[in-house]
Amino acid sequence: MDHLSQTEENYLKAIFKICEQEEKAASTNAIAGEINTTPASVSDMLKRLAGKSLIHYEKHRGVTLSENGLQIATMLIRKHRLWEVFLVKTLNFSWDEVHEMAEQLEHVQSPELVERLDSFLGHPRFDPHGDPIPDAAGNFASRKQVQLSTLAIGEKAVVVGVQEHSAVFLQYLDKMNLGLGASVGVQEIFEFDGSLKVTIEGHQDLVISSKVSENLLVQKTK
Amino acid sequence: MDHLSQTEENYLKAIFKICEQEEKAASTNAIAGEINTTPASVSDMLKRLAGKSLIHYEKHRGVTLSENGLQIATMLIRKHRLWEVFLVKTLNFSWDEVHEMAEQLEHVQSPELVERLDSFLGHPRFDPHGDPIPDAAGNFASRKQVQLSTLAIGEKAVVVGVQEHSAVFLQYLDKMNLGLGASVGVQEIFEFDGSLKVTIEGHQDLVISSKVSENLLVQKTK
DNA sequence: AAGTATTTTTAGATTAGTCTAAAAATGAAT
DNA sequence: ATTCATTTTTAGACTAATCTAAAAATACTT
Repeated sequence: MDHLSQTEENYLKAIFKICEQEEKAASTNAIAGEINTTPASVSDMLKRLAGKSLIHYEKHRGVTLSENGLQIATMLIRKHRLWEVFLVKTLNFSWDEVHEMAEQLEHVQSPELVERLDSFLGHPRFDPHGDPIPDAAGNFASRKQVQLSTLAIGEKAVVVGVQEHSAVFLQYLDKMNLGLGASVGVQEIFEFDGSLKVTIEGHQDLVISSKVSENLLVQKTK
Repeated sequence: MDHLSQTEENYLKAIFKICEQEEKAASTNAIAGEINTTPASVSDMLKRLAGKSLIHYEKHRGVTLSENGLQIATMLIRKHRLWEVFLVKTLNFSWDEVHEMAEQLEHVQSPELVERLDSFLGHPRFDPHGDPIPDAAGNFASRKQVQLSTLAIGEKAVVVGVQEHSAVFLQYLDKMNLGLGASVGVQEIFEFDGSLKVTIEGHQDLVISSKVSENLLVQKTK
């Protein structure tokens, strides 16, 4: 088995992402949406990937990754997230600039390169967005994190991740001092629209929309 | 003009390399040899590249890079060589291991990434094989270097580059203490086969074949 | 200058990946 | 269970890049 094309790799990543979020088989439509292509193209590709035993595929039933496919997808995520750490920590990019570059770097084929990079970076366990970096064996670190929106009044927590990765959202968080590591407390919840008034350690209190609080992942403190 | 495919980029690099070596237009055959494809495929591609004004092409006449094509090829070389420095200096690979990886990394599209990498590395002017790294404007540093084989008996010099980049050659040089920076002196020249007896500062004297001395670039000292 | 050898180009096919439009399968709703 | 809407698959066509084999152009040799 020689190595996959970038296109094939992107399909595996998309399938991984969908299965992870939805906790079930990925539909043709969902994959098309994720990859920005047509369902017809996806159907075609699914046949090819099934032919290489990278996915489990029965017509009209959606697909899941095979053990092999899962392994490859996991390594792509490992590479992507390690490169993101490199770009932010070593080259001083900000967290909202690195996605596109990592998207390309993740396709560089060299297992040795990944391991050297990992060790140069000090074996980081989370990327600049707080997403866990699978280790060389493919294991993801896990954390007891929840959406900020699930906290009750008076609870305190530390921002450890985001669910939405768009540059605009990340820039908004920077501006509001809500980046990774920010210590926040819920002061008030407005029933009307689900917005929250939060305290931010070292900064001014702030009202954030439910859309923001649902996309912020935190770890409760105390 | 959106950006080029990796294939197109590889053709531009090949044409650059041939024109540089031969000092004239690159022939279809030479390009096919460099890229490991058939002359027919090259002919096809030349039409496409000419269509994008990346090369000057008249049938049966060979090709040269247009200003545009030259700019792109130069930036590819810049990226390739910077990544090689990164791999050797930062990730501690040896000079015979980095070519393949750099070959992939050079296709990552992000001008900002190149500049950040360059500055992280301290604006190196030569790569791990002694090849000059073009600056952001595309200018190559130049040096008065000659093949070791051109020295007369008694002359001394420092190894600054190689003309052959194969892993076996580079490993041979490592083993013989003839890596970049080695101080050598020509002690004896054997007419019979053109081999040389050289002194190497800090190491034992050594006889090297003409093939080796022709592929070693040195800068005369004193 | 003619004829042979070499190089280059064309012609025609192939593969990966994509698309649109149409057909088939599935799911939902009465 | 039949209809309607949605999802998925097929059919057929297109582009980029490649190949082999044949044709055309150039270069070499005497």
